Amino acid sequence: MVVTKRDITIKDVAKTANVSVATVSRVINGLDRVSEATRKKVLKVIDELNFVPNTIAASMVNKKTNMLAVVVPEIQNPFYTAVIGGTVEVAKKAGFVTLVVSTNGDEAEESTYFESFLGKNADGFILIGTHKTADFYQTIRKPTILVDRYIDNSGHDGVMIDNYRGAYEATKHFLEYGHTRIAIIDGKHDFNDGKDRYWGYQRAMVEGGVSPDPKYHKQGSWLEDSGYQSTLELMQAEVPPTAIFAANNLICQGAIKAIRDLNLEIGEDISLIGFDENELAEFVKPKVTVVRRPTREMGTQAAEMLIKRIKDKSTDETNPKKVILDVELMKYGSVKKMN
Amino acid sequence: MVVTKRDITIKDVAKTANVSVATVSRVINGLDRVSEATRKKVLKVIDELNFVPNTIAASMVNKKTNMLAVVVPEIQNPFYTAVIGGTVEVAKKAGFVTLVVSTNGDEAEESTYFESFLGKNADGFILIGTHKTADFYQTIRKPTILVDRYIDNSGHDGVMIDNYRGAYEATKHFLEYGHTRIAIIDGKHDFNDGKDRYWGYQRAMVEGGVSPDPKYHKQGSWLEDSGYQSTLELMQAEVPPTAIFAANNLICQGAIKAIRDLNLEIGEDISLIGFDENELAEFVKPKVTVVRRPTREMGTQAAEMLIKRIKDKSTDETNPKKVILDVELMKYGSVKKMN
DNA sequence: TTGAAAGCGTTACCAC
DNA sequence: GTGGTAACGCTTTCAA
Repeated sequence: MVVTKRDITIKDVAKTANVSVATVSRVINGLDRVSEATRKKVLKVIDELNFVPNTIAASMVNKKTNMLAVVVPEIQNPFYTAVIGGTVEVAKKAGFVTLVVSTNGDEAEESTYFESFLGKNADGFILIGTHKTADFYQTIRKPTILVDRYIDNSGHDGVMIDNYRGAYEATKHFLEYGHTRIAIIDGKHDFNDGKDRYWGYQRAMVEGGVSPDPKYHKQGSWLEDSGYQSTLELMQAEVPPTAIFAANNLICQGAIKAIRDLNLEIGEDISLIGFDENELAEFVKPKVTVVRRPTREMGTQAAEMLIKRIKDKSTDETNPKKVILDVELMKYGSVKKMN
Repeated sequence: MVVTKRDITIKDVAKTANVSVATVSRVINGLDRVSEATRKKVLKVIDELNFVPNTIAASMVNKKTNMLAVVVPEIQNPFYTAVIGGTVEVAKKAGFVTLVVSTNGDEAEESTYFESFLGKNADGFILIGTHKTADFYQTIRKPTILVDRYIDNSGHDGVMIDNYRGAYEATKHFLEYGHTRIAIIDGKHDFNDGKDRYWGYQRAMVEGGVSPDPKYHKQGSWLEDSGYQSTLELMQAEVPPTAIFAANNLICQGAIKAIRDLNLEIGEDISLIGFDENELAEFVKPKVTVVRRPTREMGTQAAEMLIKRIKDKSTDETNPKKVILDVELMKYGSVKKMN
């Protein structure tokens, strides 16, 4: 009863159109010289039979699947979602489809799924990696872009932001407004992104002539709950800080909730700066000052670089390119002037 | 210098292991009888050569790519993200990888990308479709699950929630608390989900002996800004409603922001119920009562059903299965008692 | 237990 | 302009 999509092959088309498969292939791919008459004839048959070319078979001969693979730690964190969104958008415009998987931040999982994508012959990879050393990345011989977390000597391109500067600017902003009891809430320093934020904070403090008090460094898990707990602890200490730098989006959300639950006023009882925009930071009054990074753009950038690499057939090991996107301190009024 | 992944084929392995490709194939796939000695030998070579089987080539002969394709309107809306997340999780456990694309709610785009996935020989599809009529879906001859938006006579399975009941319960809750000026903010009735929510509201109103006032039906775009504007308009009318039902997550967020900007108090000056949980609804005090739906579970359910279909090699046109997941009214205190 | 060879749906080269 | 056919990397009969 219904038109059948698929299971029709190029041979069927050739047969009913009374031409060779070679000819059909030519009209499918457009580029070859074939008389207008046969072209029309073939096109008509393709339409009638509802023929969809098996691009996977084609990929066997031309060594190109037009598939991009994206590997992220966690598929529901808005930051990763934004990166994926940017990638998919650019990919589809360029005729690529996108494979996606999340690793739950587990190295073994990452290896497994990466290999699975390799087996599927993806043309290139965008990795927000979980592996901490270069050797995993070094064995990859296909165009690959490392996003957000960069591993030195990996031999691949990277798209990152200046975490160091972001944290530095935020901390300096506190100092300029007269704060000295400035706390930082972050997570494990497993990757450069988190580590750099911490050291950006450190440097600004020292440069500002304030020696950072370890009591004011709460190192938890990068998750909301950790931000919540750490904020409670900080604010209930004998000498609470006057300012808190929340080193990622989830920690910032946790901090906002904790401050609310303690019945404190942001920008009055406690100053706050977050890293990365988030729904809550934008909602509360005053809005929370944040270090803003171009999340979606990280995905589009990475995809563009990757597709270029693929088209140039250049692997990147010769001269890896590192693109550092700009961060910006968005001052919204959650920092009180103390002087 | 570095171990090479890929470009090594089964032939290379066979050659260096001094066996036939058939034998190598057997050990890769485990299932066949092959002596322990040769097995070990082959395995060793595979490891040394860092051989990753080309599963795409394999798929040509066994007609199975182990790829699932997910098509959503918008890749960054938390609802779709949750569905994708659930799907990916189930898929990878079952050995499938996931292709993802967003259509921007455009029928032509949907057709294009669907066809692209078809050409890639995906084994099955999960669609949050944009097409409004059955014919598009009817031509699909591969296992397919329609999620959230169901199209009758599509010939495919569906995973949905009871939008009608959700809206009905929400409205009834308002009525029971003595409200009569109950507004609803929704978007276009292009699909069953939105339409059902409206009619659930209608029925509850009528059953409650209140004839719905068209002034209190704001039909905008399903986006946050629309929810914001509609709320402003409603509350600035001569006779504002005492209760608002925000028919999706984004509209609800917009409503919350508008209420905040009008300096009104939720649950006091205006009662509010949302559809779908969201960050803001959970943050404000009192929390906003919402119709909760199991978003992530919709994805896992769909993936499980799909994989079962694929394994059974059953297309679904014979007896489509509709799974309706439960919604629940989470009463958090944003509805004032008027009687 | 192992190997040879056909075949999966394409493309691309080489003839005509 | 068009057709025949080898080749892509694998699986799976069929024989040995």
